Amino acid sequence: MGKRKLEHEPLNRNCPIRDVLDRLGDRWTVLIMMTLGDQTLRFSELRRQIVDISPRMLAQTLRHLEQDGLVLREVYPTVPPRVEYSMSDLGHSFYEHLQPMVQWADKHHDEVRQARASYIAQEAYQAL
Amino acid sequence: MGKRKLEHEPLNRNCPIRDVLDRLGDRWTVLIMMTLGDQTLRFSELRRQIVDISPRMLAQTLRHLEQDGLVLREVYPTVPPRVEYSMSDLGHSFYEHLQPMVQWADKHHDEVRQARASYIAQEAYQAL
DNA sequence: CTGAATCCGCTACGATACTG
DNA sequence: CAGTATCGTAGCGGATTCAG
Repeated sequence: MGKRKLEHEPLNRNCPIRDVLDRLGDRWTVLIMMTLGDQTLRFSELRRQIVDISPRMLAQTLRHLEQDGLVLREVYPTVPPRVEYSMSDLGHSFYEHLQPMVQWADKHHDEVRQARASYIAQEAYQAL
Repeated sequence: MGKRKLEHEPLNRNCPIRDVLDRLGDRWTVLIMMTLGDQTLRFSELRRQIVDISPRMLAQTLRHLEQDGLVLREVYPTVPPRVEYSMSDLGHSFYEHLQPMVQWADKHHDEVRQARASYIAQEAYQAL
């Protein structure tokens, strides 16, 4: 994936910040973090709360979060199996910084939507 | 893009928060916002600072940011043409909330990297 | 119940060439 | 200078099926 032409550029694709933040890029990470909060939830509970996620993506995203040390995965070897997910300390600290962004999005999404709408309108006008 | 099967679920894909936050998902939005800061930069200046971005992606991402009302685009009809980009008030307000996240990423990326490494190690161990 | 495995479409992204 | 137009690709993500 790299080209590693650059060595000490501040904020390019090889940059560690990208490395962490790219996880936010995928469709489900933020959603799962927000759903989890400070609860402990089982796989199926998460599935129920995030209605339109497929088991594949839920498992995959949880796996990534676990790899990054943001989420803890506790397996109870019972029958039927029982797996509980919760956020680690690192996850919580990340969550703290995530929440303001989500709140911002919630607060300003009307403005964003309006901006998009008026942009489209303006485009249509200029097409005449 | 949707299937709009659900109407009033709280945090699903039709949710306004997703609507805004999805922009963070793409490869360049955060990078451009951080590069722009409170400066006013021309297209080529942005290109120079974000070394490994193609003109296509720069234009496209700037277009999206403009559509969302986060970035202002000022065109000076001179020869040669001159276009300046800067952040809007909305953009600045977003930026304020973005920065803590980036700082978090910067501060903790070592822990994340370590978590990933030890995860892989553990995996390899269990494969025996 | 908790996933893993498979198949596959879509589109985000990259490289390049070209235009006003 | 500031972008578009075009083409090609990788991999994300969805649906479905199967397994421990």
